[in-house]
Amino acid sequence: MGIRERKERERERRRQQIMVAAKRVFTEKGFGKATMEDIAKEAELSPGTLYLYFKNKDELYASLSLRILQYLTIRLEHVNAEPLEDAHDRLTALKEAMFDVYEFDPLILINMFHMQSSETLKNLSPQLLKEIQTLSRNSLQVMAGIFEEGIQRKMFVDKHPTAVADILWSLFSGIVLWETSKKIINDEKNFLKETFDTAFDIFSHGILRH
Amino acid sequence: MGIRERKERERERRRQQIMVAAKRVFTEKGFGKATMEDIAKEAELSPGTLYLYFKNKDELYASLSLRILQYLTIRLEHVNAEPLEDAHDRLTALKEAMFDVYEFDPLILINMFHMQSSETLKNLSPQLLKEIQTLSRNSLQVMAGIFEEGIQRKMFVDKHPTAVADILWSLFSGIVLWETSKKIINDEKNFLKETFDTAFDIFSHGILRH
Amino acid sequence: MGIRERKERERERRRQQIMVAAKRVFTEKGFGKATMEDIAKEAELSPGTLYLYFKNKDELYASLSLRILQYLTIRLEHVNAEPLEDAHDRLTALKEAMFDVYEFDPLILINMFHMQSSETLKNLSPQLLKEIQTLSRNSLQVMAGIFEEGIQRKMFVDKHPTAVADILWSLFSGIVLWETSKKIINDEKNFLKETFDTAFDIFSHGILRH
Amino acid sequence: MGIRERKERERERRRQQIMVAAKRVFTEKGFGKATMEDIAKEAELSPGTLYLYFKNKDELYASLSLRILQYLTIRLEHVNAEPLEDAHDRLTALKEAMFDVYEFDPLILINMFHMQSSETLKNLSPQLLKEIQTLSRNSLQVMAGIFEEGIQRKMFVDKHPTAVADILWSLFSGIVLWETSKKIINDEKNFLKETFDTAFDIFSHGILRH
DNA sequence: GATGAATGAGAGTTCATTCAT
DNA sequence: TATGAATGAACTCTCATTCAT
Repeated sequence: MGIRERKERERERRRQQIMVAAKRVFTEKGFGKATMEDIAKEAELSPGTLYLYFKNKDELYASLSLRILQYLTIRLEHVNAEPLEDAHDRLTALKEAMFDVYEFDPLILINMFHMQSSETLKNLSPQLLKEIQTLSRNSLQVMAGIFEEGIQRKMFVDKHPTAVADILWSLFSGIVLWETSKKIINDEKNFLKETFDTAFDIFSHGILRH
Repeated sequence: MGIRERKERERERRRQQIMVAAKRVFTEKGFGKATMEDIAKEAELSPGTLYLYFKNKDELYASLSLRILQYLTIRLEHVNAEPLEDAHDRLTALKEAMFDVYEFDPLILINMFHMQSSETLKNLSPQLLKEIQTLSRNSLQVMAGIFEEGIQRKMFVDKHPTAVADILWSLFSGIVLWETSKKIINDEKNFLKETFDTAFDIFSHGILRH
Repeated sequence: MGIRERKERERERRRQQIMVAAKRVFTEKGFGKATMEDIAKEAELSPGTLYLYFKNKDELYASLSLRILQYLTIRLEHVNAEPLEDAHDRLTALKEAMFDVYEFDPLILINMFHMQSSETLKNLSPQLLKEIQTLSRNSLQVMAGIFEEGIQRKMFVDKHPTAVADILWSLFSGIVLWETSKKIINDEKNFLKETFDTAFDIFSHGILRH
Repeated sequence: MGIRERKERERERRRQQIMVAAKRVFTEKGFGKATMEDIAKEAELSPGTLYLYFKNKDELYASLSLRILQYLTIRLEHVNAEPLEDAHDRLTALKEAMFDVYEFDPLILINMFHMQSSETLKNLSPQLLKEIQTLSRNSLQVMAGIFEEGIQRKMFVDKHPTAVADILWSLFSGIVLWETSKKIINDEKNFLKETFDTAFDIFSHGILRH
């Protein structure tokens, strides 16, 4: 391994270290209240160091989104790679992939939403934004592919596959968001796989032909 | 009408005026970047005045959530009040109610999510928090009631009604969130009733017995 | 006096108060080392208040230049207004005007130089920049006018009046700069009117026909 | 040449390399905005290396002044070395020397002014400060010598030679400063030898007896 | 000697909040 | 009740400087 390569790897490790810390702080304090100093402290680094790896606060947060999208993409590709006979099995695999993503970082969607403000967008490097866009389009296309296959096999009801993918993604996001909200506002018990299972049940039942 | 009562009404009018302005500013600038001065300007009031009606910024934003929950509650009660024979019709009425809520304030869920941070919660008066909790429980119970009815009539599949209500609400929230995100990040076309219709189609299809 | 007018006057007073403080701090600490907090403390205001009156640090400093140019303009107009028979007298009046400007704010030229950096220029409002440009052009034109008159009367040697004005201004600036430098570096005695007198003597001698 | 001496020469070469880079960066970015990293990059060295050759940033900049003073000193000695009959020719030679200095580094005076702040002075090693003081005194004395000679020969008007030297130096500095300012603020054409010629014309005319 | 990643103090600036009017 | 100028704590971000390699 060349010295250059090792350095690059070292650099990536640091980036991950910072992102892990950022995720933790963000989860605890919420978006607006988390400061760069909090994150630096959590990562056991100095504030200045954060800026060696991320252009600014917004870009650090956006990178969290990118990270989760990368994870999702990999998981989805696995789903697609397996030669499954049954479209129903595909749905189950899809559900599991999404649940994994949730466990990887429950706050993914909140993160992603933060990027909506056009003020925030201005602070992102075009390159990062592009990557996020590409990955999120990609993921949805993979999902849409699964639905298309099911429709062609006459196993799924005839809906526009892209729309169905959007809806599944929305359902997933919505559950995460809502369960998180409930947890804090109503101080109820945590997000349950159960809710997700039920939701998927209904969804599957809803798109399968009978 | 007593003088006290008139004053109270006047006070309420002002509160609404401020909330309308806040909603507008928030929609335009995004959550983190909207300042109290922006809101004051939009409401044609001075910053100081805002604090005569809202304890602080967090409470002002939380009040927006309360407002939308109140609207939702009223709409749901109307749905329930109508003596509908068919559970399927109920679902349709429910869909329409939720779409109205969306049109009343598309950013409701983002608003509501903002309250998740425990830091924010500390800034809210217990009374306001209580009201929000009560109203949101209420709404979900009304929804759950509709599903329970459907289940008892053997029209809906047998799922826990509360869970189903949660899921519908999540689906709704998720769509709003996701469509808004897409609009900004991918610069795609705006949220469409169509998406919502399709989602509801699938959902209905998913919970109806066949 | 209307309430609006009184407020405007009050506002101007505050601006002056801040500029006086800024001048003092700048003189003592030098440009780069003077902080906004220093200035705020000197003005017995809070840092935030400074930003109610000046957009940013660069603009505050640029305003100091504007102020001195305004003073110079007034003084030059007085010189021109007096019906002097003799071009030589005009020169003397000019000298005195410039010396007054020096006494009003010895650091004028350093201030003005600070604006050279294009980075700094970017931070200035176009309006302020325009005002500074206009005033400095104006002043030089008035000076040039004096020289032109002298040349037409065959009292001065035949040089381009604008160039001569530039040179006089340069001489003046240079002396201020150099004497200030000497004072600090060599710890010598302060700037002397004497130096200025001698310089002006030579200059006058140099442009007068013999 | 001993090994010690060779090392010393090597060290001096590096210092020059850094100073050349510093001059370039400073010219481009302006004083306040140029960073040590910029300079390191321009010199194709690492930031840390700069500190092996210069105690700190202020001292690096002060060294630039020292460098130009050294150049000026050499040039002036040449002027004095030539056995010129005519004091007027001496003046011309002087003018050329100063113009060379300007071409060597137009920003010299700005550099030199930077040292005025007492805060900056604190950061300089006494030795460096001493060298600068000595050299600048020296240069002025050489100039003064030229004037003294002219006065003794009854070619120049009878002014204090040191004061005349100061004034010439001020005139020179002022022109550089002012032409640079004009270029940036008014976006006018660049510093012209012409201005300098005219200025020197007037100056010469002013000190020559008629 | 040279590096350059890391530091951390401190800068400019913002903005929720207060309070004299 | 309404104001809005003033506050000042807290923020993000910069950069001269250090030090382990």
